[in-house]
Amino acid sequence: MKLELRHQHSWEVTPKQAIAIQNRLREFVSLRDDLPEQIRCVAGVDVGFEENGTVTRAAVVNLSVPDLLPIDSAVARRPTSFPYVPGLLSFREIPAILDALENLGDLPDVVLVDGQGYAHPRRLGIACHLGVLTDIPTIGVGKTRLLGAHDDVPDLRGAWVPLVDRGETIGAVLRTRQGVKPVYISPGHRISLSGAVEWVMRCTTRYRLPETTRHAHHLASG
DNA sequence: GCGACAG
DNA sequence: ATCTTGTCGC
Repeated sequence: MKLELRHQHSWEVTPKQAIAIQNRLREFVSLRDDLPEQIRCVAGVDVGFEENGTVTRAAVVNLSVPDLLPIDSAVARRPTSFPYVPGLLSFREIPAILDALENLGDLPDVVLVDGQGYAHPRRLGIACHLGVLTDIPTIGVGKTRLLGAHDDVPDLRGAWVPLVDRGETIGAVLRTRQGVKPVYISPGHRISLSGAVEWVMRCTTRYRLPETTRHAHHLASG
């Protein structure tokens, strides 16, 4: 299916140009809850690498709501064209993710992305970037921290503490299950922090990571 | 100048 | 991310 982008920019850029693009796109991020009336499916996206890292492989999986059963999926491969640079992850992974989204039957109502959203030096982590380009509501789900400070999280499913940077709350450190390391949640686009936390909990059943992420990771890794 | 640093 | 076996614990 054809995917219409709200914004267009080159992906063949230098790190300095990438930062300029992030500073331009950050103005379009919306942190207000603005999800569809009826939410039919939630998607998970993840990226893996093949051939010594020279090939990028992105996977998207649509899960039904609220039962979380996989109803559709797509995979896309393309040559890796940008190195891993902390803070510039989207320039390495989004091109392949957009390819995968185009191979999907129906676009998801909300997407959970591997990595940070608003919890980013310029407030435009990969989840925000993908959301602004596609205008689809997105949520950032990181396994580790990129930025910000936080207190200890109570060891209880659903407990969370704010992630703070320069005096601003940029995300939440959420315990999705008791006895596991917490995950780093932050709004991507068209959703609030509390809304993001609710959706991540809604998508997490028996493991540390959301079912969306787990299915996508499975497809992105082989 | 010295660390920190999503995937 | 990826390279990789065993091992500790519920």
